[in-house]
Amino acid sequence: MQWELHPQMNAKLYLKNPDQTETGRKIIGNGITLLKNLGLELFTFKKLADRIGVTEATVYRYFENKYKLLNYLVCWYWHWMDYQVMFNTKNLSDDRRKIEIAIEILTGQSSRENFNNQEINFEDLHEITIAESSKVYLTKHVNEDNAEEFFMPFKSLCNSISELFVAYNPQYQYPKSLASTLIEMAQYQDFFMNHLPSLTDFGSQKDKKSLKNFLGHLVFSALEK
Amino acid sequence: MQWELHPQMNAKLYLKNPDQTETGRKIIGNGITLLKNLGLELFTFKKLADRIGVTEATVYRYFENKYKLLNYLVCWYWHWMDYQVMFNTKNLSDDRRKIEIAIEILTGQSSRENFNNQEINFEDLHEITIAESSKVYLTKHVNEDNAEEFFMPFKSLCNSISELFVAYNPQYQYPKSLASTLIEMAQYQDFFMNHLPSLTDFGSQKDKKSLKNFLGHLVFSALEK
DNA sequence: TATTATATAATAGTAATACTATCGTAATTT
DNA sequence: AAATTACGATAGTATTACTATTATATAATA
Repeated sequence: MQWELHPQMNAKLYLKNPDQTETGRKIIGNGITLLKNLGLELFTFKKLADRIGVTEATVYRYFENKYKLLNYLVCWYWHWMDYQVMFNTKNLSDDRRKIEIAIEILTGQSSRENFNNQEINFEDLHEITIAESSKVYLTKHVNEDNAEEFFMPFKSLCNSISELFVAYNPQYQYPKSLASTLIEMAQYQDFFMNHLPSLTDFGSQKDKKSLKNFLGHLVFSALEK
Repeated sequence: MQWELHPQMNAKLYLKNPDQTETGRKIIGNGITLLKNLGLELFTFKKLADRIGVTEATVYRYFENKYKLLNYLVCWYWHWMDYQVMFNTKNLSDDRRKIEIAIEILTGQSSRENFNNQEINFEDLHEITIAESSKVYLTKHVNEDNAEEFFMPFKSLCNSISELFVAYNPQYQYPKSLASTLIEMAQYQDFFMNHLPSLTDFGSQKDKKSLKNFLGHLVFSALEK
């Protein structure tokens, strides 16, 4: 059985729902490919429009600017991650195992077969999130964007994970900071491993398992102290 | 006794050494103020040039583009941090205390009186680094920039800190990853605390001491396990 | 069926951004 | 004194990031 899961996206992220037209879905699908290949700085609506055979103005009907499009995609990703963590830890009794599963999901080692979507390539979306996601909040308008609830999916994931920490050790003082640290480091250490390996201890093998082990050690030693 | 410390900057970061002319020093000093106030996205060489009363082309004589200028400033910051850690931990016998001092420096709680410079405002530079520094490596040209050694000061600091970890516990497996985690989290948790407080456990007080305590707990529990 | 409304995208712009090439002047070297 | 170099100003261009208006296709209503 294959489900098409569509997260309920914050309507303020777009001008016109890209889910509901062919052009909109092309913007999402090709936007992911292009963003992954060019990076946010070189990515433009002109290039995207040319690629899908419409004019720039058409893309602007869907999204205010490329930052909003990126934010839309990043929200999709965090929604998906949150869902994955929830789904894969449900009905488990072992609190330690739940955290291990969350770490596997965050480092991109869990299966993704039960989740599929026409236009969204998850591998590419994962790469985009690693390299670009922090740019959605490292801005001068972070407070306004936060008021619009653009960071809800990220916060929600952070909260889900912090709840796993609290279940494992209710005495631990910093569950939220540890959760945001874990999420960010799953991304950054992956980036460092691949591009600035001397900032890590697993740059030579470029092995996601070492990354998982580092994060596991970090989290459990903090929780168990 | 007041020293004017000038780090040896990577000459490939600039076209013309801004240290050696009045205009160059104005570019650095006013660049810091403007970058802090506008953020990288809204910051332009035109605005900077207008502010210091020269033309855009003059600014372009010193730096290829605004990313190189940002990189120059960020390198300055990491150089300074590295120096601070080295200076303040020298000749101490207590390995634990050394790490605590490094954490205080990274979270911006150490005194800065012994280090002064005409055009460089360290408070502003600290803020710029928190909000903008990751943008210098989260690009498509990270590998080329790395080959030019643009990230040397950051790597050097990371290495200095990892050596403190190794001295404290030679058995610990991930000293470099723990060091890069500590450096990044000193920045990110500070940003979260101030702008997305629900991602942390010290958003309500906005207290740097809680941040220091969280990082201390994280680091020592990892090292002591 | 004809008319009206609505949705959609194309055309054709503009202002700002990110540069570059060339020129003139002042200082320095030969 | 002549030549070289350094420096910044002038005046551009291509691209980016949009916006206003117009045209067309589809759907709803009379």
